[in-house]
Amino acid sequence: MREAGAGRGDRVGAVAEEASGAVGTRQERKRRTRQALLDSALRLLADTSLAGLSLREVTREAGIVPTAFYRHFPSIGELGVALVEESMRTLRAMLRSARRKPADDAIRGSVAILVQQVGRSPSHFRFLIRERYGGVAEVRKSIAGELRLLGSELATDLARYPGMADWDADDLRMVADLMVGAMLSVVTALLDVSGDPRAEAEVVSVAEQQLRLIALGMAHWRRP
Amino acid sequence: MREAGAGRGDRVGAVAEEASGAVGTRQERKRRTRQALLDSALRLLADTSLAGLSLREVTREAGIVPTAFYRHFPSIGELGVALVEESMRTLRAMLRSARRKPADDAIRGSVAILVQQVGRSPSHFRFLIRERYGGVAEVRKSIAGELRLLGSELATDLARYPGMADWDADDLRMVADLMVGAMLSVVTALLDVSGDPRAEAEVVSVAEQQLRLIALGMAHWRRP
DNA sequence: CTTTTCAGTGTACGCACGTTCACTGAAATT
DNA sequence: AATTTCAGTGAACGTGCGTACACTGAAAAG
Repeated sequence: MREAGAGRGDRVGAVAEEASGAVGTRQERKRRTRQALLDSALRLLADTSLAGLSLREVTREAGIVPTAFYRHFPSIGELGVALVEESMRTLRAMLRSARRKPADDAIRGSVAILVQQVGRSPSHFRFLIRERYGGVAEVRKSIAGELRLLGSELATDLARYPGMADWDADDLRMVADLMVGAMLSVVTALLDVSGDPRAEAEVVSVAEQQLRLIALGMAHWRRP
Repeated sequence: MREAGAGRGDRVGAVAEEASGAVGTRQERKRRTRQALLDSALRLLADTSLAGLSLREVTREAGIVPTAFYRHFPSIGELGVALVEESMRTLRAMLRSARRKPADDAIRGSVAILVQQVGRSPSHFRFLIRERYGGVAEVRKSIAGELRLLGSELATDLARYPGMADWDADDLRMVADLMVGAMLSVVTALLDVSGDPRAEAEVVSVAEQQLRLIALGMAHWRRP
């Protein structure tokens, strides 16, 4: 949703040069500038990593003066942590979406939702994948923590499936982690083929097969 | 192997302050300085990413003057590509090692080899994982290409397994990619728990279960 | 209406960076 | 023995960086 606004112009200063900069209460305007900083950073992060991103670049892109940055974040690293939270909201929305679906074919449905969400906010996914093992320790830590939580959520979701009532917590967690890993692989592949529908269809097909193979393993787990 | 030399001292300039700097033919000394640059970079990359690494830092760590860097690499990015090649040699050595083993329990054996190799040269693995989606485009490209090759190698290896003679190329490739992805997940987990034997044992146990689940899926693939 | 708050401004600073260039001196070539 | 090659040196440059500081002016609080 955010993403759409950010991707539109690409050259636009996000605050100073727009009419919206002059309206609203003080805290509303501050919130908007903060968001402009986040959007600008995300846009620039398509080309480099957080470690290679300068405070001045970000403020330039956002259309404010460098020193004003400190009114919103104490450092680029902290802005990174805020971006993790924002991106994770996108990821959670995805999980919620998958949960809502009744899903006659759960695998096909899940992959479709994944494709849809990655298409909707590619920058968020790219950011998470790039910075997960990136050069900024606090951001790595933040992402690791959030992904651990995501794994737990997925594990409880799995527990509700009909055939899995008798699975113990450790096995659920093990499978959930395998699926999160596979999911991140797919996201990566999707970002790589972005814009090529034929290649995307191939990625989707392979992803579905891989998940189906995992599901097959689950069906025979501890009952030979 | 390389790794051991680099990890030994940690504070040492690798060329200027060592006796070895004064012996050997000209091309031999050049080779040694080049290696010192690679080692120094790898050491510094434990803390940051390639994008956040400066030419001057690397030369300082290696014990040479900044301008001498250009005698060996045109840019930090090119040094990064060289590091990819070096790190990939480690990865390939691992695959070869796994191939040599007769393996009564192939899964347990493979995971053990993985643990061993990651323990032997953690920096190489950390580098590959960090820069795979890092901020330097040429390095990303280089790693992607090498990993694709690795997937092909693994696919041909799989084809030689007894039960898989009738698998077609696409399915082999699909499984191989799934396994490479799982492998990289395990490496990541191993690097995170580095130094804690109890946590490492847990990672190994989960990894073995995950691979076993995949194997179970393979056993029932297209024969219900 | 007066005072306070505070997001954003503009200048100025010291510093580390990448890169240039002319150089040195020992190894390699002749 | 004379000449050429070339890895490594050292000074110098312009640039972009993070951050400090005093400021402005409109919104919020009194």
